[in-house]
Amino acid sequence: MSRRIRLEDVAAEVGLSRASVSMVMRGAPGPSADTVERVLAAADRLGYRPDRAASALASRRSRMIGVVLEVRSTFHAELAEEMLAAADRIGYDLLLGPRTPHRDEARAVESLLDSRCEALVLIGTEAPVERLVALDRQVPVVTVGRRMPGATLDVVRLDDESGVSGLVRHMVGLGHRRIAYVRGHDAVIAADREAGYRRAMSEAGLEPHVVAGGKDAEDGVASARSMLAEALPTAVLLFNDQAAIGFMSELARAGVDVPAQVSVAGFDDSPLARLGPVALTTVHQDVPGLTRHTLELIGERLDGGRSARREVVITPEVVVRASTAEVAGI
Amino acid sequence: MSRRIRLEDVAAEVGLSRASVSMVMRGAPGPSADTVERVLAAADRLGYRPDRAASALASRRSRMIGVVLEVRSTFHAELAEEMLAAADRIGYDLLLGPRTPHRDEARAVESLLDSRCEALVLIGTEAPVERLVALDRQVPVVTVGRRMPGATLDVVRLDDESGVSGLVRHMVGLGHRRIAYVRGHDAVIAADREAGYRRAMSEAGLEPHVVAGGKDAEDGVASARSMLAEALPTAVLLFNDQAAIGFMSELARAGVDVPAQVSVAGFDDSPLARLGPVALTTVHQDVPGLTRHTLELIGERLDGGRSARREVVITPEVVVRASTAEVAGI
DNA sequence: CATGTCCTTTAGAGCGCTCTAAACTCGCTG
DNA sequence: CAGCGAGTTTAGAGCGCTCTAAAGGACATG
Repeated sequence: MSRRIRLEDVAAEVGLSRASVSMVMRGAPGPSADTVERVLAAADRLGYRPDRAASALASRRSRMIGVVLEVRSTFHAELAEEMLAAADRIGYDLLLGPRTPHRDEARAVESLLDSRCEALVLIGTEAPVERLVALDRQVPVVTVGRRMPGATLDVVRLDDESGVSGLVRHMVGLGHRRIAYVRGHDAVIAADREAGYRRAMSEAGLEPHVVAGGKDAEDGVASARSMLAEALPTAVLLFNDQAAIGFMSELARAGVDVPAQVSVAGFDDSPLARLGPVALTTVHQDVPGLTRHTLELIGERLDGGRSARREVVITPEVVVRASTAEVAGI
Repeated sequence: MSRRIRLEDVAAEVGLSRASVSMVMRGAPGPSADTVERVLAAADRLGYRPDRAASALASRRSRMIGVVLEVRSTFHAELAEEMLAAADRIGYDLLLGPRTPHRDEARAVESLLDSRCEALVLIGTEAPVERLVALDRQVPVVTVGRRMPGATLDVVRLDDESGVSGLVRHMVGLGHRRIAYVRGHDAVIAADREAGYRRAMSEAGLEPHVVAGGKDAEDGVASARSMLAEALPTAVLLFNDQAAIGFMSELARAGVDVPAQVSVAGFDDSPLARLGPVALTTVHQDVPGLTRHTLELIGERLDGGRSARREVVITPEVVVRASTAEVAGI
């Protein structure tokens, strides 16, 4: 374990001051072409890597963006991967702040702030709006995926309502009339998706049928159990893919064929939904689009001087897979 | 955006020196009970949070452990979640270094080292052993999931060989005779798993049948295509769950029923395998066990003064789900 | 009352880097 | 040939914290 190479070591190697080497390493203007070349060569030779902590301390900038996510969610993971590349392009690094059952969102945020993140991206946040507004006063915050009613916050999200409406129209097009909606527990997203369902049902002249549910696979299983105990509709929309997958698995266990007997759809187009054996009809989340807009918003606030809050809404698309089919006996 | 609260602000608030406040915040011995109380109250009142960069710089310790993972993998994500809690228990914080198609392992490692991580956990690393040995000279490294032949490195892993042997015995117990193995591309893990297959087949007096494959779902799809073109065995083991899922989805598309016509098994017991519609028989990775041993090894090297390298091997268990059944026409 | 001991607190010198202001070099110009 | 300005380089003061050595206080002792 030899001592770590410092800026000073490189400076000594090329016979220049620390300041010059620092400028070269940062790509700051000033040093002559010859100096740049010699310094880079020496840095490379010695295996020098700038110390991020020291640099952050001295420059009062960490060039880091914190991302709070549920690392378990493949959809969040996909977003994070994409953001990693996008952040790199605008010269920032990403710091992941995982949210888990044992580490709530507040904790994740604190940890990211302790690390001096300059901006925060909250994927699928469940925190109360007031807290987010307060947080946004400390550091630019972009929330991804949830509408923030009444708050001036940067938001990038899908039009949840129109996404679910699209699914309903898809089901209606397949001849379904008895289409149920299993809602999530989230105050905002669940309400928006449900609204989309109700709107489309009413436009189709159909009677809405909404039941309580949740966002996890187990919630889907529970929904399936209670529906099996009563009457099964011919089509069921669930809050998201996770729940839909749980729902399908319980139907399978009960010997109900999807899509022959019941058509099922989710929301998110998570990688899970794309798996062959699952093949779930769902609403596609445009990951590259969400990513691009998110980092654009951050860039504008960090380097562009914007202070007014913006909301970007992406119109989603329905992805039809094998979990939906024409209603039986048409 | 008000200025961030510093140690000095807290010191001024309670009328003590920075040093005293620092000791209290770190829980270092010295300050009297009364001082501790007053300082903590003031810190809380002002909303003070220590600056990690400054602290790392001054103490020459970051108390951070870097974890390189494939964030897309639900199995890796599960491990990371578990490690987060375990690290917390021994007073460390975790820094995730995602490896993606656009950001290779070396890059992830560099970034973690730039952030002054004191130790590295490499989940499912694919780097050459020599590079890992060199890295281990800079900072304690624990590799999770892969045997490191001939290298003195800390390793925590499953006994891959016995895991696959177990699967073969399970298939044999179901009456299967024509059991194929689709191997992965990895030099070490793939070899170990294949060896387990060959050993168990030979013990059962059966003829081994190994075909090339890979670790992704697409690889599984490809394997299924080529097998469908030739003769289909009654049981197929694949390198991991991802590949097995791809394999199953292609069989489904071709109208081949799993498990009625072909039994399929994977490896990893990733959350995907547990999904109802997938219900894949596989080899269980003991996530809490892997985590516990990994952090134990790190603790020993960072705080326990151990220098000799250790290897922990966990004997895995076969998890039987709906993708395997008795061979048809027994 | 000087002295010693234990318990608390503090001064102050960094940690490795950034950044501003000032200094230096050199070729030109008047 | 003094003076100037553009192009380079550097001294040095931090950034917010830690940590060692030393100072300060309180109390008991001879």
